[in-house]
Amino acid sequence: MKQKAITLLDVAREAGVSRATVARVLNATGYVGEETRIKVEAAARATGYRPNVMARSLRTHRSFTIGHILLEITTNPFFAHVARAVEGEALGNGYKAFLFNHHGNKDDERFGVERFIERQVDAVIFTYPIDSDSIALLRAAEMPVVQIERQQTADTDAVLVDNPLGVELAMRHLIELGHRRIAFIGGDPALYPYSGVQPRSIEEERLDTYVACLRFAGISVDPDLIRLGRYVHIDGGSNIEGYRHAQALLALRDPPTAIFAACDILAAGVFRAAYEARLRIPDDLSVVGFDDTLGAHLAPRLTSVAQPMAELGLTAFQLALGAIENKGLAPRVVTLAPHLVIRESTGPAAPAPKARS
Amino acid sequence: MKQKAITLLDVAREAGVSRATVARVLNATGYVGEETRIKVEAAARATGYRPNVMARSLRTHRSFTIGHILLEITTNPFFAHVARAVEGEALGNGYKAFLFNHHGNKDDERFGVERFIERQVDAVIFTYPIDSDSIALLRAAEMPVVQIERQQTADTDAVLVDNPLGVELAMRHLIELGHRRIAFIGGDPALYPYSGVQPRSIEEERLDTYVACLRFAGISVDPDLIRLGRYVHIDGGSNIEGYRHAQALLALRDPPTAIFAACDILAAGVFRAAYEARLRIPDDLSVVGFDDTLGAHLAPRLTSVAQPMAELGLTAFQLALGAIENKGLAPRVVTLAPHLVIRESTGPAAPAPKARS
DNA sequence: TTGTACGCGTTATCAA
DNA sequence: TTGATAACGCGTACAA
Repeated sequence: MKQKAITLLDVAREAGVSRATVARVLNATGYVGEETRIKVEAAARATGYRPNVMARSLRTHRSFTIGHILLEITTNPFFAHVARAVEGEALGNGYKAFLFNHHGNKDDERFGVERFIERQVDAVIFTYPIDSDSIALLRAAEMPVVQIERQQTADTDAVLVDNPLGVELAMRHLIELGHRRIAFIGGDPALYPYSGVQPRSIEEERLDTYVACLRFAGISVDPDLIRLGRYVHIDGGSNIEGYRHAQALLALRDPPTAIFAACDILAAGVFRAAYEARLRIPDDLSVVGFDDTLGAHLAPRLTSVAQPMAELGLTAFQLALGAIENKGLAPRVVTLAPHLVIRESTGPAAPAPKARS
Repeated sequence: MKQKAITLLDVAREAGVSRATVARVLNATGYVGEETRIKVEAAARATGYRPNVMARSLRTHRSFTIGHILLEITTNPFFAHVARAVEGEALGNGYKAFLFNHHGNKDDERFGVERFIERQVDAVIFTYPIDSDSIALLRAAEMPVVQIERQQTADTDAVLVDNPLGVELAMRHLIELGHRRIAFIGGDPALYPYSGVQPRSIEEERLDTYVACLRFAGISVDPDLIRLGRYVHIDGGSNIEGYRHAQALLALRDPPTAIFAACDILAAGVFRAAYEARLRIPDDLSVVGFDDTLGAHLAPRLTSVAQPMAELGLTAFQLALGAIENKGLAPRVVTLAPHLVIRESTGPAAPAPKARS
């Protein structure tokens, strides 16, 4: 029953040539006579030959496989989108991708990297890396590495996002709508990895730009309107991080008329707090998110800074491929621009700041 | 620089034995003397030996890799959760999983299956299969197959969900809350694959059970309250399927006081329609979802029938592993039970059926 | 232009 | 209990 796999030898016999010739034809390498080429190709098709990737990899030391290690594909759709893009681009280039979720744990990240090395992947993409030691492990094995979104070490390729631009787009939008009490809910710099490779961490970039935008518009910065914590905190089937921050903000004596949440998942929490406070969005409160991952599902649909998730993944794979085919290149850093998707969660500032419908 | 990989031979030299003995120790196969075993283990640790999986696979015809082909990881978190569970269970058993998204396209599914065969995966898990030809391809190669959620052919293992139970839990909950005008938004049987292996398709099971529950409660079935279509339809950054159905339902002369959506993504659309109609959930309208994927993010949090996503993935891998290690077993079908997660989107039926706040 | 022959790192079969 | 040695299927240097 088990049809013995067809090998080069079978094709060679069918075509009446040697295995080496078949290999040359199929890999388009070396000189091959025109008619034998045609003969071999026909034989390959007739026999239904499929190259044995294991044997090939054993011989060539290339697995045509890459490893993609990411934070956690289930909790933030951002990762699913990036992973999807990496997979798509890999597939188009004859590669397959292994996925691994480190869920923010250094030891797990290390474990995943070791599995990748063991599997002899040709390169590893991180979305995003948390421990530079894991990268060092890869570098020691001369394995190309690409870091997405965050840069943990300076010695590998990286694809980053222009965070200041993203924040600026959001803030400009809100300010143009007449908002002056704009709150910021974002990541606490103390909770997220920062390596010193970039001048500032992503969290600092976002926060600083928020402050800068306010200053530029001549709006004073109110520390009460700044709330920092985790981006994602789901507990007991409840998205609580943005929710609690928003509750606190809305309970302020002088509550904000707009909230900029540095992650769509935080924004969803804000929506929930607003709903419970019986505030209408955007009439009583405007909300802008970041990532554009949940925008389509929320009520009303969320205005959000869209990260170029597909481009992030695609570019990362291209960089990885370049590094695989041409080792020893100097590290390249690509920065991509986000853009603002305006939907229904933002509107003119309510005339009365104390918004109660 | 490139430290040449350490092979069995290196370990053998270090330990002063032959390669065969090292292999026997490391694989715990065959008789090995106690002291040589210790000696070899020390040598393996000292040299930092890592087995070459390519060579091993070439020899054993096992790749310790499985393929997981699913609908689309980016559009429905359900798939991300199942994939995560498969990955976790695989990892615990020395396996890695390849992912592939067929996004509902037969040709793509076929393409993915071919990539898996090419990569010599040891088994393939489908979440969910759409074309029985793809499965046949795998069966011809004697490759174990596990189908999750939907069963396209009867000749492989499968892990299914008790859909009637899920619907019953939701309907009982709503009926106990006093609802009598309960709408159903679900998948159109004509739009989803059905093979005839099961007595009814998932879509029919859900719809039939909805009808049966109403009848059982002595509530007449109103065709106007039944809306069928796709589960997920995101267009132009907008989740429109549940939204449009809900708009139509709420515009009815005698609108429903509760809506049961056979997918959380549909429920999110319902929320949006309700929001625009200025209806409060659950005061004016109760909503129950299915899958429990978006529940934590919506405002208010969604009551939903939770699919056992982790168990689905875990069980599927276990079945696959069993089939790998013991080929030729009779197909096994496991059915798992969903459960109801009650949150804040359901409440007592509004006394006035014409709900306008 | 084509064929021969070796090696990639394992596992498995024999003898010893 | 251990050690040679032959595969596994492929790519490639070298010879023809």
